[in-house]
Amino acid sequence: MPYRPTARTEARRTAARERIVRAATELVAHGGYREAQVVAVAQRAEVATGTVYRHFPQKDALMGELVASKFRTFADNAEIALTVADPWEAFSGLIRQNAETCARDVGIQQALGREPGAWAVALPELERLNGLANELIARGQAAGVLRADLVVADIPMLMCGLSATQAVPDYDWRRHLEMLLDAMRPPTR
Amino acid sequence: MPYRPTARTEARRTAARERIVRAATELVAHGGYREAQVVAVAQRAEVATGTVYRHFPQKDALMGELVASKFRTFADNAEIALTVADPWEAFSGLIRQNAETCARDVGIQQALGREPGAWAVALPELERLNGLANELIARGQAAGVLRADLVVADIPMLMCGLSATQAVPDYDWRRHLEMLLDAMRPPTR
Amino acid sequence: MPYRPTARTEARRTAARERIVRAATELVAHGGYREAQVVAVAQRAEVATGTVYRHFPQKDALMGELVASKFRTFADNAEIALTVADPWEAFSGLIRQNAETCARDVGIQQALGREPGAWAVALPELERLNGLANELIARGQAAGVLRADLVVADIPMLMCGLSATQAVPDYDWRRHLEMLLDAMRPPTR
Amino acid sequence: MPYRPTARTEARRTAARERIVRAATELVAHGGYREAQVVAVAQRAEVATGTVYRHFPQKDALMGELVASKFRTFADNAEIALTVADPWEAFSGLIRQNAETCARDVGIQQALGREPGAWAVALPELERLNGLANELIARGQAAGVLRADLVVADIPMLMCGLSATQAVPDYDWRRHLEMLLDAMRPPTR
DNA sequence: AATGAATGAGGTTTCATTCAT
DNA sequence: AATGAATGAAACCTCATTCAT
Repeated sequence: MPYRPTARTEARRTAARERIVRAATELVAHGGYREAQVVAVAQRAEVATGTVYRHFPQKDALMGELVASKFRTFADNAEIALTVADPWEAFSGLIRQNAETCARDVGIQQALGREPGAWAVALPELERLNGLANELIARGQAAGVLRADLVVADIPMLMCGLSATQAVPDYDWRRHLEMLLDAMRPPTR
Repeated sequence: MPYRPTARTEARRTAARERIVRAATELVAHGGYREAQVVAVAQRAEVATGTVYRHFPQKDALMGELVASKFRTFADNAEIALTVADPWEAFSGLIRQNAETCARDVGIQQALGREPGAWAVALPELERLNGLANELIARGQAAGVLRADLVVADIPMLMCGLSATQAVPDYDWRRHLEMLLDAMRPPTR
Repeated sequence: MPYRPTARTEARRTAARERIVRAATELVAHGGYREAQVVAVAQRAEVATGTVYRHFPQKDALMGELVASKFRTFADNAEIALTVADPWEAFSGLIRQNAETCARDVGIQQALGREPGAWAVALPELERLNGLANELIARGQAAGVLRADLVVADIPMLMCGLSATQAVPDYDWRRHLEMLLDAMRPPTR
Repeated sequence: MPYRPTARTEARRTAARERIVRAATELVAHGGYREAQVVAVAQRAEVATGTVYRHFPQKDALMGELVASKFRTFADNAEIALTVADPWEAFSGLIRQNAETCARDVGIQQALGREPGAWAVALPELERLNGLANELIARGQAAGVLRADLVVADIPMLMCGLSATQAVPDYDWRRHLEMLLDAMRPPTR
């Protein structure tokens, strides 16, 4: 008899996918790429390994999804930021918001830097994010609150240190963030 | 008659060790921790795997040596920087010098972030480096050319983006570096 | 619809495990610990190495299982022996029965003597066996057919020679066994 | 110029050989075949690995020498025992004397059971020992103090348990030895 | 002859991926 | 579709043996 996906079946499938992504996120955040073995992800998500592979054809696709999902969040935040009138408030508010995420997640950086596949998967999300960020940067530069030579690629590179933050005890990443924001303002000398 | 290792024998052993470290450095710089498999390192160094293990009891010890060696170079540069009279020139000159190294080496960051063993091996070198950097920072702060709240731990976190630089084509890391230096100056607003 | 392992699936898994244990037993019996390399065991069991590790997390766990399984057989025999009315028949019958196993198996002794891990895994089985053997010994001593100073630890030490038996051609291990039984009787001089 | 071994050179060579054998004996006694790696033996003997190989072409030859040396000691003891008038005193005295050695040496048994090469090397010594032991057995049987069916091969098999003795804490190997001696006397039932 | 660094085959173990059920 | 045991390539590491000095 032909297979007919019911609404209930579909819902379960979606839920499984979400559990898998959440499990992978948590494992990567805790122990990096190493700890996020497919079997470990499956166990934490309470599905079988085969099910992970049904949703993501290779491990890289899953890691890419992690990155993509982060990019999606950042982009969603960026869209909200674009509704803020003050250009500096809009830009710096977004950075502050996203910094919190970075500071909590040791591993995403690794996952990114590691598997070239991850970037490929997340490319569309990255482009959307970059488009929105460019818009915010342009506004800030027009208002004279951002360096004229700031480009969108600078942002991940500046913020990449925040991810390493957890390893250093008693390190105040909020102070570090203020330094980063200062770096993005127009230089005064 | 007892055997005495000749100068030449010693030299050969040292050469082997250096070839191993160089091979590992190159592989890590190119493809990160992943690509630096012990067999690959051995092949590139033109030694047998056993020889790698004779010089470094575990892979982590080799990775640690890579980090340590980088720290040593940084610290040596710092010592020279301490002889420069102008505090800002001394500090920024050192950062510029070391930035070059970081921009060329994708993998060292990874090796650092990855295996806890690597840090342990490189601890003495790190402490020496931190001591010297603290000295330079203190001078800069006394002269009012560095932020009062700058701490030594900020530096690797700021510079960590430079290592990711190679992945983005046409990215001008020297411009990025100037931003970083601006971030370390006293804020004017 | 949730997956339920069928009886057949389970049976296959059990069969794999049993083939692995059998293969290991045969290899150890033939050539000792040395010959029982994980790859060799896997090949003889017609499974992949990974399957061996799925059932036994380390090689020692497999070796431990071999020992445990032998202890289990001995203990099962001991339980039957406890139903025999005559104390000497009960005790000596058990010894004779187990001697046969020892005489055929060169390697188990080695596996035992070698890796401390093996003992640890087999401890519960050993304790059960010792308990039953103590009971048989107590009965025999009460009936005056066993030495008053015989302890359970004497038995493996006496029988350990039986395992070496195969190496000597034309050696009659059954005669040797009779000597051992004589050693356990009360001395008459 | 042709090489001329001086008396002094010869003496040093002999001393080195003895140190190697002693080192190997100690290591095997402590941790079995596993612990007696060639490098470890060399270190303990304070010679280079190459020197070990100059005296013993393969590791097996060294292990064989260990066994041979033990056999030599046993045979020397046997020769003295042959001068004792009372057949039982002669025989049992020898066994008691050699038991002490076995009880102290966990590993020699292993070395024997393990590498077939070891037996080959020690064969001449074994034959001498067996010849002497046969003589003692024959006397004992003639005097009626030893089982008529006792053969020389029984002895190592009976005594093999003594070597395992150290592993069991609080085990009284001297009591165990008395059991063994009882096993060799003529049975009374 | 002695030295000990170098060799490399071979062992154990891991983990992404497949596939029968 | 979901399950999870099975797969096997590939990683790390060990250690008997060789050989230039």
